[in-house]
Amino acid sequence: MATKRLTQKDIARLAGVSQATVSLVLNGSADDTRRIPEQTRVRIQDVIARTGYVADPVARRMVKGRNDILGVFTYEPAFPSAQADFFAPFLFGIEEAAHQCGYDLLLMTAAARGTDGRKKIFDETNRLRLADGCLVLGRNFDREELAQLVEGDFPFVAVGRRDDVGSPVPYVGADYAAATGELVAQAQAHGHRAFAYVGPSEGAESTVDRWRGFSNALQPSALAVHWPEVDSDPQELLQAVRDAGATVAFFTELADAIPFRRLAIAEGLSVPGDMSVVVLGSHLRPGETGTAFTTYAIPREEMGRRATLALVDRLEGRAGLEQTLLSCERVEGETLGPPKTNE
Amino acid sequence: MATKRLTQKDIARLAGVSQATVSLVLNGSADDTRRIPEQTRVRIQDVIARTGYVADPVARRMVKGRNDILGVFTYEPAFPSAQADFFAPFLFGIEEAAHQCGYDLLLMTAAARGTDGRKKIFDETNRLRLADGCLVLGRNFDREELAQLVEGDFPFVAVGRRDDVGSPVPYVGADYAAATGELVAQAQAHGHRAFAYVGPSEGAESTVDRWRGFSNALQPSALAVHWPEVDSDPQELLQAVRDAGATVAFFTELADAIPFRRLAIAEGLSVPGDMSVVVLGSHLRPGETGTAFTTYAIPREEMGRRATLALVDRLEGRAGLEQTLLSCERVEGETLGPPKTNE
DNA sequence: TCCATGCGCTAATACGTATTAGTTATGCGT
DNA sequence: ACGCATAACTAATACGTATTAGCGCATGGA
Repeated sequence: MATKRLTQKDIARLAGVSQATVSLVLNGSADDTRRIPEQTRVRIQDVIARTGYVADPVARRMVKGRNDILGVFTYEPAFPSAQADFFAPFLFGIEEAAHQCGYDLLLMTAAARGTDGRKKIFDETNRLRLADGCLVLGRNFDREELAQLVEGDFPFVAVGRRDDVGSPVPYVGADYAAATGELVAQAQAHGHRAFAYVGPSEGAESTVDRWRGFSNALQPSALAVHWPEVDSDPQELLQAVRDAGATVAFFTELADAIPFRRLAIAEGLSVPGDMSVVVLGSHLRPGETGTAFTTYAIPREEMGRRATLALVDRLEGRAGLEQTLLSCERVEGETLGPPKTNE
Repeated sequence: MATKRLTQKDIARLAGVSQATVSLVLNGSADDTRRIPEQTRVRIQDVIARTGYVADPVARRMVKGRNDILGVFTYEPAFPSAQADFFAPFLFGIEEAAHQCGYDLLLMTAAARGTDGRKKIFDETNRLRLADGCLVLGRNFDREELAQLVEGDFPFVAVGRRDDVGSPVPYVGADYAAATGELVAQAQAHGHRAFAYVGPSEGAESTVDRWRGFSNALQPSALAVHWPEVDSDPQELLQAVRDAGATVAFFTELADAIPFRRLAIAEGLSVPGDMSVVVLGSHLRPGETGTAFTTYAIPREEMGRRATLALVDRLEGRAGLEQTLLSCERVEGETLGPPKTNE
């Protein structure tokens, strides 16, 4: 029977006590509880068991100010299949850690969009504060919103490095710069002297970090060509790279590397002999592309896990603002090797 | 500066009005709002904008009784990688539909465990009612808990068919029985006359449905062997199937079919010539196993999507209890064919 | 006999918002 | 000058729980 929802008042009436007593039986301190005689306690527990009453978590949260829920905020919808391979690993890690710590997850991917069409955290329908704290996820996090978040009293941790916005932003990220630098060093060790970089050098932090790692590891003269556009015509791109005399191409996007390699081979080049291809962090499952690209693995699950733990530490007063970079494991692959010497 | 959280009272004080007025400006009906002069409204809006105030969703929910959040309850943790391929598609569908309808998702996989070690919905830390309604997910849903849920006034929809528990359970499931029946028919059309069934016939609804579809489509005499154990020794299993003279084996678990086929081939049998193998619904990505098994695809995303829409319909008073079975698309594969005639 | 003590409970309040039923001031008509 | 309508608000309350202060009663000691 879909009757009205039970409240403590109902339980109290049925047990012949006051609402306060019911509440005390449910969550009084040891002191309080001991002051309620066995008999009364049992009577109340009986009614509760019989009726299947459970306390309303909303009311509870109003009073206690917390409810063991972690919000997960993303700009881009996290799940739609196109994004799934990218986001899912973060969520796996987050869920695992949250579960471990006894928290539930509130997924907020549906916030309203502002007049500029961007999703906003601080809008009137914001449900963020239902949670005790939140994790923020997504590549293109709005700077202003982030600043507002930092400014406010709402605890959060970003998954992925974020630049300071006035104050430092707590995060657990991946060390793209170091990982990229290592790949550059490896290519240099193989004897490469002319590099191509395909992908932007500005924008999101992750983009900047890759570029920084790349250019810091390289003597400037070794950069044969920087092709900032993404998803451009492979033909045109390959032409430019060959014209520049580059023997290795670094890609920020796997989606660009795949047709590039295919076309190179179609044009009679050997990979990696004539043209090495390096991808800067992939999110496709190995084997799914048919090619084992040389790259590094972004520890997405671990990032999620660690960010969650950092947030919980903050919530439970065990730690302050944390900024951590996890290292990326190199994936050897088969697309980076010594250049053929045609001299 | 982590100051105290702003409330409407603060805004009211700053704007020189009462809390009620602030609330009216924020969400008064058109009537109410028109009665507040432009000047006052602007003054209040200014303060709100300046301070970045947002209403506390918890308090809001207390009053309004809803907050556009859908709970997703699973017994098994949904994300840990082992389960990921199974659960993720449901969540993709759910998230997509929820997003579309303007709902956020509360993932509850962390509920406490009862004394029997099982997770419970109705325990004292239950956060279910934070949401407006919920979706329940998972193979081994506790009958008693489900009954309690049906009995209560909390709206929910199950993903996957559920038996009645006193009253009917609203669900959106997949029609395993029909899909299984079709595969049996196809095998029969190929000329198979002796069938093996590897997997249980009792337990969760999905298990029962498969078995029902199987045995309904088959004349009883054609069942050469029913091997109810899962994950048993392939050697022993293959022996039993061959001894029984079966020419086709139906598996409820892909994990059983893989070593079975491998062993059969190792022993010189051709698949499907000497031994056909059919899998009853798979959750691995095609190609990942290296073999294209004949099976059917469980429309997991669609199930999630439809269940979510059904729940939202219920919440918004557009529909009542719904019980829907979606059909599963056949995956031809290469492991079912006509048996070699050795006569 | 009277006060102190402890027991077993309850009244009252806070949490932050939405909403309804007013209340005060102002203008208008007569 | 008086009532009456209307504009522009506000006071009060409800939502369901946790928590604190405290009340009435019985008992014990002086």
